[in-house]
Amino acid sequence: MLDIKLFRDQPDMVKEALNKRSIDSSVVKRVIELDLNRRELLQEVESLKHQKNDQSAKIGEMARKGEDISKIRETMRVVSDSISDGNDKVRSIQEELNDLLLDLPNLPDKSVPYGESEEDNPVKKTWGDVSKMEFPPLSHIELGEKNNMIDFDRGVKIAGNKFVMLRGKGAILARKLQNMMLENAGKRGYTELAVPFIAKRSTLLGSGQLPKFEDDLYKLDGEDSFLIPTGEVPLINTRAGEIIPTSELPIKITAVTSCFRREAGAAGKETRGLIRVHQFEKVELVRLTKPEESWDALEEMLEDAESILKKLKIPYRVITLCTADLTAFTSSKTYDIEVWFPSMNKYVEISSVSNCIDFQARRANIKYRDDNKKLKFVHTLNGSGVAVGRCMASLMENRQRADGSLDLDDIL
RNA sequence: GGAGAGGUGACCGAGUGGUUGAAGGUGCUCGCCUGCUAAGCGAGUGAGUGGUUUAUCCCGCUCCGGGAGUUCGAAUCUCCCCCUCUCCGCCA
Repeated sequence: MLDIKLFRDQPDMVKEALNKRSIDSSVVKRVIELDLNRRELLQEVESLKHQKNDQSAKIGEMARKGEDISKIRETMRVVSDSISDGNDKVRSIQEELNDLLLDLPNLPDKSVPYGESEEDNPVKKTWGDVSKMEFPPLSHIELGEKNNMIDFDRGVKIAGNKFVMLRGKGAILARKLQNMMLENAGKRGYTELAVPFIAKRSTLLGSGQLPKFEDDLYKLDGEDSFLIPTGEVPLINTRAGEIIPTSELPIKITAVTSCFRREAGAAGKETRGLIRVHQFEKVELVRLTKPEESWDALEEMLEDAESILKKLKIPYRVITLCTADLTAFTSSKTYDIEVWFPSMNKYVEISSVSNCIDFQARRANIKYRDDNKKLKFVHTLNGSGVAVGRCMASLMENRQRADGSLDLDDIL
């Protein structure tokens, strides 16, 4: 959630920044209008309340002395009524304002490069050798079936389209990869957590998936809870509503979770394979930091995520998402890590590392005390470290031999 | 799922419908005292939001799990919901 003070103090900056994320400036105008409106009304109502408090105290005194209070009571009843009218008005304005604010994405940081489309994402770095193989590479789908590691049909039989079943070495490979990733994160200072895969509405609100993206989530029948679309949801919310002792910062936590996504807008896209599925496993990295440390933390987290790919010797590149492609709702700046897929002759996203600054902390109400003992929102960062299915798919493709077998001895 | 108990400030813990934003204690901060440590003495110490100012100070309003209600007035009374604990049931 954006700070309403930004709208008051720097409306043009907000308009411009949101414009980069294709938000019409009329929304900003409306927010400012509502805020102004609300404050005016608030002052009226509060002065009535002041009157009420004042008089009520007097009535108490009079009653104690045994004086007649019936007349003043009648007067106060009227005041009380107009207070509750005013309250209703303030509340309805507040609600509209809140709904608007909850639907607005974070502002791109100044350092986010301008771009018209995803074509304009600058490449920050590349790593590894992506020279052509001496034979036509098979896709991970073909390799998975050929080596009896991935059973697409049976996954579909059990759960439907875009669900996958792993078998034998496939299942083992996924498990070992998860394990390597968690151990790696542990060595880099992250505390491993085992978290629920179901989250309440308020939890999803805190990390920013709700209210805007409910259609992307699996909702539990008869309950106001959802399957988590990413481990970020439980990890960020571990500290929701808390004042974190400053000595505990920065907090670095990790967990492997299943992630459930309805992929509502992606019907027909990549119907087979491990790239786009309704359920996948991912090791998530999260940090909570002091505001002044979050930008350094972002660079460190990028390295945290990269390190596992280096260990697995998977060629990758890092891109900085430009203003047009910064689609992560909560993010102020995002790096994507993309791994090489020989069969497609291109890089595919495997990790997204973002600094959300105070956007989530404001929603989830996560604070700490700064050097002057003032309460402030922490900054939150999240990154995949990394998606297991996509990692496995890329690994298989990059480790294939001419006969379609795989060179995975160092991992299995 | 059933029965009971309970949810008050960073923490523990009082609280009869009206000077209770909330006693008392712990912790914390500052000062004094003591040859160090410990102890002692004194003062201070919640958050959100609005006005004014903007390093502050000051003045309002709101907040005692969440929501609705009764009342001139609710931490205190009524209803609904959530959560925690204990016992029973069920279960990997």
